[in-house]
Amino acid sequence: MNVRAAKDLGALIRDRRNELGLTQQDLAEKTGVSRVWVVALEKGKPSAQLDLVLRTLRQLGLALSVDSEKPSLSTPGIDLGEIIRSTTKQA
Amino acid sequence: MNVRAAKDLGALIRDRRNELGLTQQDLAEKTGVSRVWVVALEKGKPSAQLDLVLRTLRQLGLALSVDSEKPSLSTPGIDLGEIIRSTTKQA
DNA sequence: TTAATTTGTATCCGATCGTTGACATGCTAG
DNA sequence: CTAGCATGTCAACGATCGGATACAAATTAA
Repeated sequence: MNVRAAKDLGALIRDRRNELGLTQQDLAEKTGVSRVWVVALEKGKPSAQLDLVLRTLRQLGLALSVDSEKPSLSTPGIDLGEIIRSTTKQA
Repeated sequence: MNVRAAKDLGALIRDRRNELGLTQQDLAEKTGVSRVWVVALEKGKPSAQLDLVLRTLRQLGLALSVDSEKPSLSTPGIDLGEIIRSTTKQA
């Protein structure tokens, strides 16, 4: 999922944490931060520090990536799902 | 590209800035941060604040995304480039 | 209902952020 | 060579972070 602002990341982290059945306390301990900080992060703290965010994501099995903002539009009308489906019968 | 640590992001940003022919000063002004901060970021500052990083990436035409760390391996042996090439003759 | 757990806030405080300004280095024209 | 520009580093300084602690509100279990 694309992250435009800190709020996006917060929502993402909260959802993922719930998927894994972790409490904020659990996540805080695994990550090595305070529970209060996790609360703030999930609320969309814009001033959260990069390394703490990265450590948090790692504990959630999430990875961060950076891509060009214009994905070259990949030529309209191509359905990757369909193509892969029609070329993966042998597997 | 995948970002595992702050250093990765720093290198990425530096490369992108050079691609665009921007000086650190240019980038700093466009982003609204100090040049010293840009220097530190490119050096891999782990304590850089999230919103400043996001603003910087935006100025470079880069986007941040979060994905599951195990991308399901996408079935080995599929060459997307070849497939797209062979199904895009009509364009 | 009560009790236990989880989550949200508030306050204080040491540590650290990012800015400003200055100075040094390296590099490339002129 | 000198100028000019880009970059790296340092030392303040005010602003803010994240931690610790405490307590309230919300949620869940019994």
